[in-house]
Amino acid sequence: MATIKDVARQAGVSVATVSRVLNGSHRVREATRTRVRQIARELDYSPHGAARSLITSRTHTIGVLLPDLYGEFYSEVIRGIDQRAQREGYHVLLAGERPELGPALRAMRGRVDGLIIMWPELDAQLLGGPLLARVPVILLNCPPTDLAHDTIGIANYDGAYAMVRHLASLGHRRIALIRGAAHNFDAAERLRGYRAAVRDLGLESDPDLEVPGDFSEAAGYEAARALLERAVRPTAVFAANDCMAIGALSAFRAAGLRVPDDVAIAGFDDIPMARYMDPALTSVHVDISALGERAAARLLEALQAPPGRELRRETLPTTLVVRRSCGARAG
Amino acid sequence: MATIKDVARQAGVSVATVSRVLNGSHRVREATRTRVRQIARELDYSPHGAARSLITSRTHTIGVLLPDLYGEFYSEVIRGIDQRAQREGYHVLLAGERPELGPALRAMRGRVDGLIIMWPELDAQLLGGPLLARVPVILLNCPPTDLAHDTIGIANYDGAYAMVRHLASLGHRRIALIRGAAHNFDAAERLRGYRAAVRDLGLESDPDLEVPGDFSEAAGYEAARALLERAVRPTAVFAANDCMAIGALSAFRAAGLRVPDDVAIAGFDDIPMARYMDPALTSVHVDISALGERAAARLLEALQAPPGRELRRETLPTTLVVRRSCGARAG
DNA sequence: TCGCCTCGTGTAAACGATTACATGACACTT
DNA sequence: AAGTGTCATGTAATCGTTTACACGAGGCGA
Repeated sequence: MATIKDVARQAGVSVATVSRVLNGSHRVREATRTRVRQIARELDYSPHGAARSLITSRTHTIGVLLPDLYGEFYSEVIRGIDQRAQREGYHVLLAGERPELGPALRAMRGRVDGLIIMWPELDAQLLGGPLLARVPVILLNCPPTDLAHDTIGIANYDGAYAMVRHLASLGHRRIALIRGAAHNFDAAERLRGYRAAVRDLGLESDPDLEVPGDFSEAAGYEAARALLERAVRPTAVFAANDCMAIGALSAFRAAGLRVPDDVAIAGFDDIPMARYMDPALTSVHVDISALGERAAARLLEALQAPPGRELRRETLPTTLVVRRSCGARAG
Repeated sequence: MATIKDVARQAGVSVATVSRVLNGSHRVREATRTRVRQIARELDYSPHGAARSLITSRTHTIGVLLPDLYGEFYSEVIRGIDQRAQREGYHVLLAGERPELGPALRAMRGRVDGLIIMWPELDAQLLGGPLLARVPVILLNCPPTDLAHDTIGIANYDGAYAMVRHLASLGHRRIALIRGAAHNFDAAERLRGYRAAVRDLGLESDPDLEVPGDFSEAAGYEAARALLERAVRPTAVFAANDCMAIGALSAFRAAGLRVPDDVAIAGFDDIPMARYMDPALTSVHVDISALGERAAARLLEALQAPPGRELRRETLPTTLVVRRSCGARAG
């Protein structure tokens, strides 16, 4: 592999000049410039990334830390991030499936200019230590609590509220919620939105209507079975994500109930699969790849900006997508 | 950020000793070792990746080049790769959505120890140049032609053959194929398998039964509409991937046909969505994340091994998954 | 003609690690 | 007591860049 020295030797100049030509950082005589460029091309020279980032302390890489890579949600986030990063000449270093945040962060040290972290089960103190890493960090879907980082999230509260209002508008008074994972921030917000809507609209409020879940299809199935055993069944079920809605749908169908005639179902996230379900699933649409794009954009911005920026919290809007599973005429 | 020098100074030893302690590369007195470890922990020291890889010329990173990051297929591949890479302490540098292979490869130079490339529309000559990069390369789903690289693919031919045989066993004689993208290797292989089965089983052979497609849902829809206009309609339609099968399904349903009663449908890939379709989609199952895992495993192996290894071609088996869309009793 | 500025280029010091080689202390053999 | 080997550690070169500083050449005003 050709190095800058090889180019310099061939071109009969010093390495400094080669560097200046290739970076355009300084005036160089036209003749020299073209000669260096020519040689560089001939030798198929490209600068050694590690050497460069050692001296400039810029890696041109952004790290992405996800709890998991399974499912359409994460893959869309990554797609959004990569798209934006590429446009600005940045690379994406990926870490998913890591059991712990600390080691994962440590491993990325010195390899990335900034981090996008999505760690839904986030304890604030987890970030205390790694904070020392002096790189900008963007938090995705994390509680905007005492943290000293920019955050981007989605309008969980609003989305859930809107969905409950929609179901209520269809005449439902007894609406169940299949909750998301226990310590998950998104789940908590969706729950909050559900409760607020139930209260504001004067719907039936009953602890029995809130059944636990963990965002998995199996949990949705179980939750639906639990609801079936209630003395008084809900007329509509709102699952905190689409996976659980799908699980619930299977359970209801297995029990001989018709959806939406006997029970209405709605989900959250509007994953691509939602519209292909039978019946097609009413859901709260989230533009997931936009989430990734925004995160990347903000991070890259932070990388340019002077270090002392003010904190920003951003929330991406959600939209209601009405399909057949909730029984509205529209779907 | 603490460097090795800081640790050395605090511990009252030379940087060499610190390095030796942290890498375990050499005997060090017990007392010194614990002291260094202690200081390193206190300072929250972690070695600078770029500096390290400059001298060792190992980045502990594998590059993944994909044509696209959209859809469940690619995300599963990545998941498989990352899973394996992580187990061996490697990172994954991602590049998708790149319009061209050359620049993408160039950008990764010196940043990765090896590459996993999936470039379905692969022209052999594209790899000619970048080959100069002296890193091991594993090709995913690429034609095993004159290339000087290891390849891993899936049993496209066998899978397609098996699917046609299955449809034939259900009594279908007139089976249409919605073809994959024009210059795609997988698509070509699936076509080959289809044709071979049609020939071997003495099914109706008609150029009109092979309609073009490009793996997109829209193409599936269009292809199905085209088939509907044929004088003699096929009784079964085999789409070269699930997306197109889904598109075809919509088209048939829109035309008032019942699936599988009026026409049977089958796909390829068995993406997660397939089982949730209505009717659930018969497909050829491919363990996609395993494909990624194998690729990573092979690459890591190659990184250890002496450079002069023999070439290996590997093909992952596929399995038939029978569901309702093809009308078999099983589903 | 002298001083000074500008321009193009070279020299060499970083960056933060690894590692071959050197060194000094000590123990053991003869 | 001299020679030899082992062990723990330090010294310094090295990886491939970037960049501050130095320097010589030429132009120009005084």
